[in-house]
Amino acid sequence: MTAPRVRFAPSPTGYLHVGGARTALFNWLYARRTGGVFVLRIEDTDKERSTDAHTQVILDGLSWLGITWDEGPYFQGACADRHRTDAEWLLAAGHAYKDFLTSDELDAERAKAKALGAPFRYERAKCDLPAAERARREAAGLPYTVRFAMPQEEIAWDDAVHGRISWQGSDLDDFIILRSDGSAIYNMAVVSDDIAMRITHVIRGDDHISNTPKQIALYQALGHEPPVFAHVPMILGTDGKKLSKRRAAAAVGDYQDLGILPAAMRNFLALLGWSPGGNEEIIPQTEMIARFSLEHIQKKAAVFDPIKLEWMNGQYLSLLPVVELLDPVQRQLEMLGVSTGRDLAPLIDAVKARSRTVTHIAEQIAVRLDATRIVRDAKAEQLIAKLGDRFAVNLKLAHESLAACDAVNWHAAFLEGILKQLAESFGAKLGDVMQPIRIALTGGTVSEPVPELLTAVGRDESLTRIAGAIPG
RNA sequence: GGCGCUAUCGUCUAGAGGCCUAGGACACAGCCCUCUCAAGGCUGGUACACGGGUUCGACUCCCGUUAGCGCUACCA
Repeated sequence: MTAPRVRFAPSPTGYLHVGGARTALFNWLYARRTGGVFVLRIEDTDKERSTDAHTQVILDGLSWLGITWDEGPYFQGACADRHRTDAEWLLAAGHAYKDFLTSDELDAERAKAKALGAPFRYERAKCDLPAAERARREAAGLPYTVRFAMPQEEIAWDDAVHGRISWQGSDLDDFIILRSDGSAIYNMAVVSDDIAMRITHVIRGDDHISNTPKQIALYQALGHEPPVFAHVPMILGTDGKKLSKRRAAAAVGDYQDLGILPAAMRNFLALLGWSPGGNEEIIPQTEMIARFSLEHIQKKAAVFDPIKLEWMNGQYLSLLPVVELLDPVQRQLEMLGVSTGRDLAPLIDAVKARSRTVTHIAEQIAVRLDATRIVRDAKAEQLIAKLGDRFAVNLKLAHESLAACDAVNWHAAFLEGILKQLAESFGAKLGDVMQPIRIALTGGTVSEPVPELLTAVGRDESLTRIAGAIPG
């Protein structure tokens, strides 16, 4: 048996949708698992909507996810001649025929059927022109489309995820394969390309299930064995509807901007509709490849849960060494407009345990670097009210003790000693000493342990912030 | 309307006739840890859409119902 050849074939008509990304991931995983070849083909035949910029976004998105292609990108538009040649071969072989009906006439037929409440289907016997008129149009050199003569028999296949799926050819139209301008229609182009690229496994979204019998019929007419088909389920939004840009981030690039790590995104996407069979959630890439199989792909559509993605990202974040976060955090800080002159490593180290995304890390660092970003939150106000006079008193005492600490001793272990001693010396609860400092330094009630926070912000800046926070 | 696909906790899923009084994860609640939060540990609630078969036995097989989705273009 020769190595499988799979392909991902997006249309460059927009951003890289997470559903498309997952389809690409499954293809890639399958190729890597089986030692096969992953082909990237850009289906840019819709000239109206396809752009180079969109193509680039798709390429960037795949690269970001670590999905690498072995061949391509091929452009479907460049293969137009072959598509036409294949369609014309079908015509010559009697598997297709010319249809001289104009699109206006076709529309009229459709409208008529609709008025009668009957479903419209193109049937050659009923729709074709009378022989004389047909001959006249042909002789006059009028434009025509080429329709595929759908065989009136059962068309079935064993889908790798759904099992056997069967259609009756009689339920299918004689669909157009060549437009009147001579260009091929989607189903024709896909089959022509998949044959030319010797694709053995077509792994794609299950919205293509109903295209499959048409394509199989085309393979058979063309004298080629159809590939294995694997139709993977759709990805839905939290509302159970199709994931749309309006409701949630639907593009891979959005998650990149949100500070999601590619490894986390890949892991999350892989588990949306596929499962290795056990209880694991965090699955390293090598293991993912080793365990991937088409049989374990879910038949049912899956809801994309951004909360779980964030959780997973947090898991990856905690495993990631600080050095690897330097660049991503730097980029996010630049996007936030924070100028960074100092080593970010200790700052990242201080906040990353409490962060689920790179963006969240950057936001916290921004506050530690730039006092103007401090915002008193509701929890802080509540706590201040609850502490009453003690807020100002404890802050003042803390300021005195901390000011006595010189720069050389300004590190977490020493500062912790100072603060614990302070609390003990006048019988205050440790929290009543710590929390006011935390509020003074960040505006909030949540952060890394206060001694570490003081270190992250630095001695002089910390003292300034504490002094500034003392009421009165 | 026609044809097709699907149906386990709120969500992602495990489950290939007895291992299931249905397991894990996210989320949620409580407890522990603790200056706060996160992480971690422990505990808890919540699911086999419905109805018929088949079988000694059905979450698992078959049929029907219902619901959701897809396609039904000279779009891809």
